[in-house]
Amino acid sequence: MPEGHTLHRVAADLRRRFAGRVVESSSPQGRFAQGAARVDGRVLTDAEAWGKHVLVTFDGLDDVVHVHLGLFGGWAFADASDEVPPVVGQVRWRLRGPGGLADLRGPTACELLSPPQVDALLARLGPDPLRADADPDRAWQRISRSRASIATLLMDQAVVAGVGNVYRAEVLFRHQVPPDRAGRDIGRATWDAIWADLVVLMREGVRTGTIDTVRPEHDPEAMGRPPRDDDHGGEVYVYRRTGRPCHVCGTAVTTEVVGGRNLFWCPRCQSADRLTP
DNA sequence: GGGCAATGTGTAA
DNA sequence: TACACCTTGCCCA
Repeated sequence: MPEGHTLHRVAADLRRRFAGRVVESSSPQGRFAQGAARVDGRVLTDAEAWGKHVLVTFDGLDDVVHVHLGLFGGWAFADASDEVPPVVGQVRWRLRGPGGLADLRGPTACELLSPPQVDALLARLGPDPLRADADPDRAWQRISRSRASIATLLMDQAVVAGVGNVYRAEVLFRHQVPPDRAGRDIGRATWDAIWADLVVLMREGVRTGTIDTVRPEHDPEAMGRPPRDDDHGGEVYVYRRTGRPCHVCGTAVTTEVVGGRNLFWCPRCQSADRLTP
């Protein structure tokens, strides 16, 4: 269940459990057998997230393990005191150490990268709202010149790294931006507000592990509507709420497949005449 | 037990 | 635009 906040949590968990310690590394499933063997018995030195990518480094090895979860991948952690879980299903990579255990399942990418390959990977990522060194102006340079819709641009990892389908829908709702508005028609002030909001929302996501975007004054429970009518773990305005009433105006939330992904928005709160570029 | 959707990305046409 | 890939869980019979 990966948007950027999930991967920053994963990186932090890997650091907390394994950094500075020797790890046992294996690939129960076998598809990462060679890579797992290369790092087995080494000291794990760091784990860091860049957008939706996680990079894990080891002492005495220039190559880096690169993990990308894709749509279905996931990490499962267990404490050292817990019983070692049997290898169930398809565990691509298992790490064990004094800090516990980590199982990786279903990733799109789990591979060793050379330093130039890592450079190339990072070079094609836009700024990540969760990184202190991120420069939102880099994203603005792309957005302000693009005829593509802001909904498409927010999902483009070369424009902004770490935003996924939930944050994109929610942040556009929070700023009353019609999803089909072209990037170049967004306006600097609106972009600055969207970026600042992404920083706040995604940091909160790292802290809690869920995506909660509804402001207290729109809390559906407080407004007499059933809470938590979604299954992704947090309270949201529009994501996967097709046909249900908007928490602000009551209009039915709309959905449409755009670029192969489901896009959700409120046709009233995010109608074109509500936003001046 | 089958069918399907899912917070993603890359390639080819 | 289509599809290929990775895996799980939930819904339905």
